[in-house]
Amino acid sequence: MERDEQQSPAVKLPRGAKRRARTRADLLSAARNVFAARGFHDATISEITDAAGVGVGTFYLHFHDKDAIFSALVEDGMGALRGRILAEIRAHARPTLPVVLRVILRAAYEQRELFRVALMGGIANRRFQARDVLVQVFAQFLDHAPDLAPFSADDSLLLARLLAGIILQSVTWWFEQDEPGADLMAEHVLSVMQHGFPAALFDVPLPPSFFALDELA
Amino acid sequence: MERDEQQSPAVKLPRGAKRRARTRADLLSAARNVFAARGFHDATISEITDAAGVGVGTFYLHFHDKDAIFSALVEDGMGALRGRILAEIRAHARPTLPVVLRVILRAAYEQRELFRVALMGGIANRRFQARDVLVQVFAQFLDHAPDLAPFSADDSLLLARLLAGIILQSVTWWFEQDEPGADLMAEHVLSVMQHGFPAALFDVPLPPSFFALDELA
Amino acid sequence: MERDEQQSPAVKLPRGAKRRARTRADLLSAARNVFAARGFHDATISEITDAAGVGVGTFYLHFHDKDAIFSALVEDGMGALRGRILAEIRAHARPTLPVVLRVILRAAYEQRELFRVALMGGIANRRFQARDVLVQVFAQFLDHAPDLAPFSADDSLLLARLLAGIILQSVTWWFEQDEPGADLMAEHVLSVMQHGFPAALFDVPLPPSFFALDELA
Amino acid sequence: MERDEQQSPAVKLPRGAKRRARTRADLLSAARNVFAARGFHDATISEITDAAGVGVGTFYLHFHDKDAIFSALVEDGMGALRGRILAEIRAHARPTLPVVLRVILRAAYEQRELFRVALMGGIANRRFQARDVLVQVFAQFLDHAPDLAPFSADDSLLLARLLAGIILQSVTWWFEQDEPGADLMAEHVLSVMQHGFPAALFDVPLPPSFFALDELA
DNA sequence: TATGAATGAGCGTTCATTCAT
DNA sequence: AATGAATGAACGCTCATTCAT
Repeated sequence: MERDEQQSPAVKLPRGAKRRARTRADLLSAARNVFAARGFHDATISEITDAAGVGVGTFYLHFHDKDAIFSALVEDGMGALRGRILAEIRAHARPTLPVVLRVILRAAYEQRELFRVALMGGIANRRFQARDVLVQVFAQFLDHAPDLAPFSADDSLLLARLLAGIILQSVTWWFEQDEPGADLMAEHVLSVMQHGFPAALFDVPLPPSFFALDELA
Repeated sequence: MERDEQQSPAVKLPRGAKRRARTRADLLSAARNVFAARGFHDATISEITDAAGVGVGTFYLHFHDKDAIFSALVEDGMGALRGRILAEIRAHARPTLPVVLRVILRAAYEQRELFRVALMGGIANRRFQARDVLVQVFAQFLDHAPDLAPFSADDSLLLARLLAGIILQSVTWWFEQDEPGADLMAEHVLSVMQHGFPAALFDVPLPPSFFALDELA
Repeated sequence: MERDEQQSPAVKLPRGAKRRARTRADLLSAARNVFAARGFHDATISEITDAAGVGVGTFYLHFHDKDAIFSALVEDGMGALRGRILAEIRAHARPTLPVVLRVILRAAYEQRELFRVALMGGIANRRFQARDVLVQVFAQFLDHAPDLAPFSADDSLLLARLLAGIILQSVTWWFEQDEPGADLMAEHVLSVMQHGFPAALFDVPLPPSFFALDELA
Repeated sequence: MERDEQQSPAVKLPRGAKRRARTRADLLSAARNVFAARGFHDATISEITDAAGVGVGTFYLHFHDKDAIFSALVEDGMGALRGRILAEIRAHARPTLPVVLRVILRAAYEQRELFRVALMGGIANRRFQARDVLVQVFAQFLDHAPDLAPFSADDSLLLARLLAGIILQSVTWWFEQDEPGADLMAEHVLSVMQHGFPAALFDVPLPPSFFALDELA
């Protein structure tokens, strides 16, 4: 993209490549909407091509199959997000977990549609991709922390998963609601991550009404 | 549907009723295995009936459609689990969150296969059922806590979701590993819920090596 | 212990097996017509199922794919033919080549439609099946002949192919014409096989008119 | 624009005509390889254009459709072969059947790839083109033979087919093996055409082992 | 009640053909 | 003339569901 643009105004090899790229982008965009709305399995190729305003056959000119566009969508999208996140993190002198978390949540908030696709996605394994990216980030912090007390180093992967579980709920929360936004959410999340949930929570007993309620159902 | 006609103390349902119940149970059991192994969408009715040792047509004598057996599976399973959990909770004089959590995790550990089905299940919405049960329990505690500081009462649903996120990760952790078991897991979970994650985590900066690594990929 | 065939006139396990067998036969019969008329590649499954008066899905209950029904058709058909031929040959005290040839040609004449399917069939390799059966029969005779002069034993496979070539033309001849029938055809074929083609054929020069004709075209 | 510049005596076709002819030749050559390797139906236009190193659209500048290039291939190829054969025949003072056969087999041996295409070709009818050319040649000889004893003139077309059947097997033999070459093959073929197959063949009975073998299968 | 053969709408996918550049 | 992105009809095939037995 940033390589030699010839002096001549004509660009490099737009032999129809521009059209092709445009169609591919249309397909990806259409696929994002369709996958988000209907999930991987219930989405059909022709829903996607209809939404993109192209013929069915065109789909296969750009993607090998349904799996491929899903992967491209998630991978491209997550790749871009990752790039953006890394760039922002690099801007900080000391990128601590709170900083990183704020950046991640801001990015995730803006791309909640992408996360919806990734997390509702079809094949089970793929659904864990988003989680695993988070896990890797947390693992970095855990591995470099001088002391994990009261946990041992062996617990770091599990801790990373629990941390990811909190973020994942923040993101899925945004599937239904826009509030609180990224920054307030980050504050909440950081609060519980650092100090735990309100202490009162652990003292009150479950009210007998809970059982009463249940009896009815 | 299964109303008790308790004329006679023990069994009273004559004819093929016992046989019918047996077939239904076979189908549910077969469905659990098949759904766990292949997911909702990729599972076929005949896989289930084959595994159950009955004819395809028999399936429709017991369940209206594929969705119905999935729901029945999750609902029956979760219902039974819920019953067991409630019973255990009731045995406690003061069922506080730590107590409840231990009970829940113990039950979930034993029924991890059921959770796998519920959480990997096909139709997106259904995947949240398991989450929502947890959310409801946490909401109970949150609603009865005298003070949520530093959060407000308005945050209680969000907090419930974040708590559920942690539990959900414990359960999915067990999809791949059996260790730590339910009790140790409960201790870990309670620790982070009450006191937060290790403080050191929030001070260390992300090492530059993180970016270096990324550049390669 | 052999399964008990009840005294009762009812046959073994006609649980719907009769219906099934009937449908399969219908499909095979329909496929024979369709393949004969349109060739393997141009035949479609729904042409076959329409002709058989069943639904498309039914096809796949009986055959794994298009290849499978073609093979079944040719193999079943050829197998039956082979059985019939062997039975007839066995009836002879001394089944010499002339005898065998007559039997083969009679069978082929009656089943010319089957040969049309086999020989026009789609995948190239399969087209040679019919030829190879003939080759094997001829190879038997060649291998047991005391003397192949003026040929050597090494030539026996080639000779078998040349013999088969003659038979194959007899059979394809019948794709367009019914005359001469099997017996007269056998006489002709045996005549050229035993004594060669009319001697005069090898003396006359090609008339100049041949070239003249060609110039026009 | 400089039209017909016939400076050089040979070339007369100006502008892109040479280029055009070259592209057409490339397509034909590519098509021969592709058709030979994959058969008519399984060959795709883009395989051909890829192999020819031109764009798909270019194909339709030169041939009306897939059938057209197949026909052109077989017709051009066979036409060229025919020309070569005729030229060689004309060189003989008395081109008798043995002479003609040798010429034909030599040509066929060299062009076995073309025959593979023609004989494995897609649409059934076209597969008989090669055969029919042979039949026409033999018909010439048969029509000019003074005496067809023990056959009648009415049998001449059938005899031509039987003769063609032998040649066809020689050619298909070469699809798998290169030996014997054209000249030795011609000798063998002429031997059986003139004198028939080894006499011993018609006396030996089919050995009982033949049946035994069959029983196993 | 249980069966499993039959169904057919609907899917993913291919590829000969067109046409704007 | 040459290109190759785009097209869409048509195919093979699957599988949830029905129904005669």
